[in-house]
Amino acid sequence: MKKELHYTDSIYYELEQTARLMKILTLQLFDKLKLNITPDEYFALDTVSVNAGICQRDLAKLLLKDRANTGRILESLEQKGFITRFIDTKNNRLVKKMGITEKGYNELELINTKVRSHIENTRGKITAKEVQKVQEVLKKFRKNLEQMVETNI
Amino acid sequence: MKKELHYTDSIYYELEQTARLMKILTLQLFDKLKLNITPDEYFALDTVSVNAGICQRDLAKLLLKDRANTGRILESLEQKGFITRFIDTKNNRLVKKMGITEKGYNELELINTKVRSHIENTRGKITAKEVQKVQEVLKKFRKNLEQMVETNI
DNA sequence: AAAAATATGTTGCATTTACAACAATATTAT
DNA sequence: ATAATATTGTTGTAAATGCAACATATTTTT
Repeated sequence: MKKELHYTDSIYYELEQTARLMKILTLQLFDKLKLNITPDEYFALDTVSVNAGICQRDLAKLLLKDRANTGRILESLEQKGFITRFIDTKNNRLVKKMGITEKGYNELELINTKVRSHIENTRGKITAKEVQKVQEVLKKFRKNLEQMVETNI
Repeated sequence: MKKELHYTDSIYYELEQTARLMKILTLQLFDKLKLNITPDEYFALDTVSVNAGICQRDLAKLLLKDRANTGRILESLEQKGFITRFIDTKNNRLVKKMGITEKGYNELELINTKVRSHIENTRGKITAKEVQKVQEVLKKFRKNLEQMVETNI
């Protein structure tokens, strides 16, 4: 009975648990800092800020959320005045594109300064080099998975 | 504007997305194979099989699920006859301990044989050494996170 | 040209999940 | 000894999430 065959000794366990813990920690941090934005909204806002003019579906693919959820997150960000949405075309099709507003950019910077130091702490004694290596392998892993999964976004 | 500062370039993005894709793929695989057990139940069953006599809360901590959900998963596994649950004491306190049944063990082996080859494929061109290294770093990372988070399980 | 298929976004629903409150018991503090 | 606190498990509820169906418009097929 080899050790690696069991769930709690597998890389999937480490992946899932680490991701889940990270999510919980981020949620608790956002709660403690009394930010008027959720982590998911923050991630979306940041991603929009570096992908000006992206349409909803492409953003959904980046965030790996379904279109329904992505739409709701954007609805919230728009109501808070952090992004603007406008109808445009992509490949001759009507799409909703978006961009970050001045207010949104300020909010993003504000959160960055508040959150960054806390995030750095999560690394603990892991070196930057190790982080980079892990990130690199995970990316390969992810790309591989993307080809196997029916994402349906 | 450094690249690493953005969400989609961060290790948290890779972690979350890889874990999510893995989850979706596993779900699709279980669905395709028409297994009469969910991935979560499978993980729980496997974990019980190597931790005979574990109590619910300790299992919840291992699986990083709350007690309520863990209880429901175990309820389902018990109804299917894959585990048995019995009252016992731990530190003078009444707890519900559990163990895998013969039927559960057979089911576990059956799923293992069906699932293993598919799971192997997910690794793609990533070497076993790389996987091991990533797993090792993630474990360090996870342990670090565990100390920072209020798990409340 | 009509029909079928595709792309995009929204709405409604059903499942999952997390969280809080409770019940029962045991330990610790006053 | 009584009260407060802690441990374990269950139940109920609210929020998150995903999925299927729909609406609209465009492209492709027949």
